[in-house]
Amino acid sequence: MEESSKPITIQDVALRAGVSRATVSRVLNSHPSVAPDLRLRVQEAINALGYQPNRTARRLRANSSDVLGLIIPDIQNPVFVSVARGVEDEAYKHQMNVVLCNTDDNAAKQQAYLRILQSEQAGVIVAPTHSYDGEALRKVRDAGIAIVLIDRRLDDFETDTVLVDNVRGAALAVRHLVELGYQRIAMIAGLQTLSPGRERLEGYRQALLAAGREIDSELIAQGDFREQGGYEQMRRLMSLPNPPDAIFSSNSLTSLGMLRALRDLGLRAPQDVALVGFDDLPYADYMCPALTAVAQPAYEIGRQAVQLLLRRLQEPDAPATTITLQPRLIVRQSCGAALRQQSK
Amino acid sequence: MEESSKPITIQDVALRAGVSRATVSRVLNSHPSVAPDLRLRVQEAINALGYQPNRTARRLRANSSDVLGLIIPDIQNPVFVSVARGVEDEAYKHQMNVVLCNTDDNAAKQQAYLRILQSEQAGVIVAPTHSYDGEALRKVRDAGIAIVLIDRRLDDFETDTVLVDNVRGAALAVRHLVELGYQRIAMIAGLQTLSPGRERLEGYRQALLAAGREIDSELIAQGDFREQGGYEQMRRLMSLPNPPDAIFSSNSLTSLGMLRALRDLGLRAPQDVALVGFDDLPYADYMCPALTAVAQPAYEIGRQAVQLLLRRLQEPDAPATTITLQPRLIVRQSCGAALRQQSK
DNA sequence: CTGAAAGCGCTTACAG
DNA sequence: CTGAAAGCGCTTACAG
Repeated sequence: MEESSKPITIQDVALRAGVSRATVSRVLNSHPSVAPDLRLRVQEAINALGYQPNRTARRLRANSSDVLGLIIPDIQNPVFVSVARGVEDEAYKHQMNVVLCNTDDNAAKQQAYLRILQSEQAGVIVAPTHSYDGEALRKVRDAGIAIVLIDRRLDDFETDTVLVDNVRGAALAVRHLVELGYQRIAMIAGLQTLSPGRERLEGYRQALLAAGREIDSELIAQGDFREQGGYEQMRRLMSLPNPPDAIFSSNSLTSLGMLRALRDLGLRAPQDVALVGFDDLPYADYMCPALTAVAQPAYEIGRQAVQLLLRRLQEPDAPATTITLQPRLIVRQSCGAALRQQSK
Repeated sequence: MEESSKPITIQDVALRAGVSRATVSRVLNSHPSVAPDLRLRVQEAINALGYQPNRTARRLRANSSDVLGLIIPDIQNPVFVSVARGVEDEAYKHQMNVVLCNTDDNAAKQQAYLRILQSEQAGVIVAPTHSYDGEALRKVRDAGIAIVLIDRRLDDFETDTVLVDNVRGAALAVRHLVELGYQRIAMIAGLQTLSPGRERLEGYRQALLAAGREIDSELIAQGDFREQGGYEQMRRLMSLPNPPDAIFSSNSLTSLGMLRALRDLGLRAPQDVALVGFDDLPYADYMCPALTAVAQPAYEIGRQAVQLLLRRLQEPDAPATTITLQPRLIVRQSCGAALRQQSK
């Protein structure tokens, strides 16, 4: 029975239903002004033939982008996994397709993806690689592409943005450590070229100052948001003449490095040093030590970003909106809350 | 200086370079027969205007799909994260875009995504939701869409496939437990509607029989590849009059449920019961207990799947190829290898 | 080596 | 309410 490998087109449907292609198109797009009987005939023809409108043609003609690009550093980073899931679920609801792009925080790769997405006419959700990516993104937007920023601020580019309150999140963590009575609270900071790196450090400072503590620059280690950086800085901190009694790490990869160093040094948390991380790890409950962490609402970031993008596609000239979501502290063992509680 | 919001088209380039659109197109596609001087003029015009060819138009006309759909159960499952990364990296090399789709193992959702991808003319890489999804997929292929299966076999649909040797992987794990001297080795099996579920169970059987053991059906618990199933079956197994001294779990989610049950029961691994899981967890080294696991080469599965897809697009009528990759056992603490070693 | 022209599969003013 | 026709931005035989 089968023979043709040619896909079925709107023309085939029109022929079978005995109407024009225009009418089929109107039925497809549920245009109100189609006579009920014609509508029925067309529907039947569509079903009988198993017709699927060609999206490429539709996009070209209607100039409507139902494609959405998600540019993130790395899908292997748990935060971005959740963001991606949120984006995908929300996009699916609105019948949009998500194109996934990993930059590895490499500006050239980001540029390449932006080019592709631009020529795809796709809306773009991006966690930019550097604070000074604004210029590249502006060019893309000037070409008529809607852009939503997530996770990171840009120096000189204003657009719809979904952020997390990093200052508050970091302060939450550090205040918790202060309240537990730790005296020498260190931080392994993240890249200062990215706003989360700067803001989390700022939160650390604010929380200490608010508690009447002084900032000891010796206790601020400069990490790089990667595991190796976390590992090295943890070792450095613990080999100080007067090492910290608590450490706040700036993201999940840094936390992993920190945990590896902990093990290599033969130390235990919270007994030898208390640990709190920014970013929750998916299996934190099963880790030793179970890591106390500041959790971002990552799935929600993804959802909100899609919603902003959709609004922007509707109203290209609306003023730029920034949504700031609140992180929360999840207390587990590594901070020593349980231990301290007992000894009171 | 800026004013137009109209995107730049091939026509604009042709005008500026003083050639026809055909010539611009030829330069774009590095067609050999273009005079060097024209080629240069066109290149200059392209650069000067910052022209990006419209991919939608190109796709429509050339009928070439540079879009690739990846249909997986859940991007939050670590195995599929790695698969996705492999797919994305390999696709990027070949300048293809990856559209990501999560089905949550829901056949209706899979169907919806297949429809979209079909109307997108995209090649598809899919981990199907059920063994009997063959019919739905056949229809898609008959519409001219290239399909590569990953992770799971289909009952009645032959196509390019990338699999892992589940039988061997499971046998590897169970043989390891046998060699460590465990006597009552249980398994929390996975969904028997999916080939990995059946094959991993088969590997368990084979390894036991090869060791001269009998199969005790009491020790085969029926899980569902989800955390809750792992949790419940673990509790059930441990409450047997004569509980197992070792348990093999059928995937990463099952392992997590198992670990949660372990904790709730106040037991320790490997002291109270030894554990080995199929699927490696990303932070297994930091977990308590550190889980011994059979690791799939997930990133490689993704890469190979893309390569099969590309070959298929080149030669639509080539015979179907199945690639089987080997998993490997990563020994950590939960199996008790270190403990047993010492006591010898 | 190059251009004029047709056409990929749709949508949408424009008439009627 | 419906159809004929133009056109979205490209590519590719077909002539020359």
